Amino acid sequence: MIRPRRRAIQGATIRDVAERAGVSPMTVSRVINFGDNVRSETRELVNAAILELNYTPSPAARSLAGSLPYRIGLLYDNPSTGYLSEFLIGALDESSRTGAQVLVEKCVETELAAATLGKLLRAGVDGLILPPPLCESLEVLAEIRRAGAAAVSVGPGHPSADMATIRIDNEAAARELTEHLLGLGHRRFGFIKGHPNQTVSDKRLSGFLAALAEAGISRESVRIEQGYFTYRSGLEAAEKMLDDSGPLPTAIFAANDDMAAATAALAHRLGYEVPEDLSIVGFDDQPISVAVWPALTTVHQPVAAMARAAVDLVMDEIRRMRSGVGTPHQLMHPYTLIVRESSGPVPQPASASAAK
Amino acid sequence: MIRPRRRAIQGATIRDVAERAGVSPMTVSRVINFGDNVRSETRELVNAAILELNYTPSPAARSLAGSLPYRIGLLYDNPSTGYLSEFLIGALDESSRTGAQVLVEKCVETELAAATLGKLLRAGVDGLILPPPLCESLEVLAEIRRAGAAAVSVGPGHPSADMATIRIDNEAAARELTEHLLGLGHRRFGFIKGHPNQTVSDKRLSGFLAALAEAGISRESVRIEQGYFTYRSGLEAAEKMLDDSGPLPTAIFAANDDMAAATAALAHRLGYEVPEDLSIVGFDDQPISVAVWPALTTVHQPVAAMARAAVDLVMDEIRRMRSGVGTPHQLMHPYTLIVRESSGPVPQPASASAAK
DNA sequence: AGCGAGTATGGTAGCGGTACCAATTTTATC
DNA sequence: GATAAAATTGGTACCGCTACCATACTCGCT
Repeated sequence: MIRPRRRAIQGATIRDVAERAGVSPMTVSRVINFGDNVRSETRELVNAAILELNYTPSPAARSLAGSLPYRIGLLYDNPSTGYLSEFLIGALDESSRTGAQVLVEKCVETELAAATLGKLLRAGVDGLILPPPLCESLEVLAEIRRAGAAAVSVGPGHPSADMATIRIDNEAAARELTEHLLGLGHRRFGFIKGHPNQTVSDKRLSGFLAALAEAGISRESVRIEQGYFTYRSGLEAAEKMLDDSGPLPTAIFAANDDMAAATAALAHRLGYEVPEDLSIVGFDDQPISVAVWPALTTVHQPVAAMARAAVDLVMDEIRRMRSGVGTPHQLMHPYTLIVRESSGPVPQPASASAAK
Repeated sequence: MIRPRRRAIQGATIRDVAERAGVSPMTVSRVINFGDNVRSETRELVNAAILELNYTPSPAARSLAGSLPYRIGLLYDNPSTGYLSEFLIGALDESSRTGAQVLVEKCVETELAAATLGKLLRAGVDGLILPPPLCESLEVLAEIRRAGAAAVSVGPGHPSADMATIRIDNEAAARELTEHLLGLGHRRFGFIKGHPNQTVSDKRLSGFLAALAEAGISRESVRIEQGYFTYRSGLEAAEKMLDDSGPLPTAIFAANDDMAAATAALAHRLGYEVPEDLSIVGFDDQPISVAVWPALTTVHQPVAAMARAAVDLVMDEIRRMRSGVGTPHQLMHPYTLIVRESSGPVPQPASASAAK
């Protein structure tokens, strides 16, 4: 006796498509997953059927039937506010498309790395995604290597020989942002460095210095302060930079938006107008950059797209590590310069330059 | 001919557990999903086996085999920075536990509500989760009702007759926070209201006023300004409140942390010390409340727990709507008062009160 | 004791895909 | 043009779990 299908509501299945195209389900499956060994006429027939029936493969069935890995651990520590949510959205979006299951776990950097990792591995994760700052935590990386897990590092400063990475060209971005300030006439700069443990800090600084060198500005005339990517650290660095009696910079480049926002807050408190008296630029295009006033000129990173790519890449990595051939991919994503209100022309030389 | 299992690496299956416990897979399945009609001895036998084998049911297989709803749409618009990431983490965590699939989709509030919703429904979502501010968008709610979809509203100001809600007692929380300020000796207050479209704004104000009324402080002596939950709007409201020539408040209650942070920034700019000259409190315990200096006294919402609950609740709702019996649940979560550095004792009456 | 009703379990057939191998067709080679 | 090799395609058996029905057993009741 034939029972009716349990779930009539559900969309078309692979068998519906196969019937419509006059082929077997297997052929449809082949077309969906990298259509190898399928004649192009057949492929088009199948594609047409897919389109007509508005067919979407079921992620559940896919991961169940296939031996393809489907559990991915996403470790996070404490990326700047807002970064994580965009990252999660991108990762989720892609994982629901491909049928991978993402397990999100907080990992406080130092001691607990091993424990957290162990927990995930026991839960059956096949690969890991590491957004900053974990992508550069030596403890975490060592632990992953020890466990022999596949991993993708998102947002490090430079490529890695034994791990897949996804990043932007921080150096070029910093250079471009600096050139924007130079184009506005600025010649006296301040720079607030990022956390010394994160290699992007160096990249942003070196891109900044490279642009200055090209413009013939010596490093000595630049005031550089150490920051740690937090609002608080930005405040302290800005205090040192602005309370000084020496000639004040006309533009400050903070290595991220949080510190740029703090700098702007302090500048206001000291009675400077931004950008009339002082231009301030940040980096990352975090939500805070439009929350504060004036909105920050900054560099946008396609965080969601990078997270999406990370999901795909970690799958590749798992396959790669199992087969044991090939080298980890190093992906570079494009950045965008975002000019908002916090940067403007250099102040007219009524006081400083006139005195010269 | 017997072929070996394809995936030997994978953990224990339901059959392994069944064998270990000496029962059939079906019985194990019943134990996992609300063990109805299972003798308690058997149940314990099965539970022991589950523990020993460290068994976790496969979400993929579950959603594939069962007709239980497994696709949940999570619509978001633009909740305050940081809220979303905590919300997503909670929702994800729970969904990976229960095997539900969460589709996250951005929904710009007004016109596109219908389109976004249609897209999700076509993708086969069975229920929706609505974090603020969408939980109170009339367009979105109307559209959901029209489509007859199950939905859970997280973070509205009050319960709803025809929709499940998860919230905290905003009024009681605001009252408690105000009592904290009263306890520090404050008697002259400012209040920055939240967005008029969100009912939590009213609740927070009325809780505040209730506490003042109890303390015998008349509403007339309170300076109230309109805000819209954004940093920018907080700045403008604070400007009106602090630029005035009248007697300044000694404590300002902003209806969320963003506006409290803006108020603190402006206070600094005007030369006031926080909390020595002016106490400022916020609401929500967003990341910004510890990013700024001084860290904000505020009310913590268990956002992740609420999101977790939302995933479970939306499943219940789907079942409820299909069966057509019962009324939507109204869940209340506990809040926590977080006292940090932005609130302190009322300034000593050297100037203001001495003159009186 | 006999019988229907209720409770506790087991058996079977899928859910929607993919792995694996067999069957078929095409192409290359002598 | 015959035969081997390669490229396409189809068939079958599952992946891990649950819906549905069948069975066995426990009671309470006339």
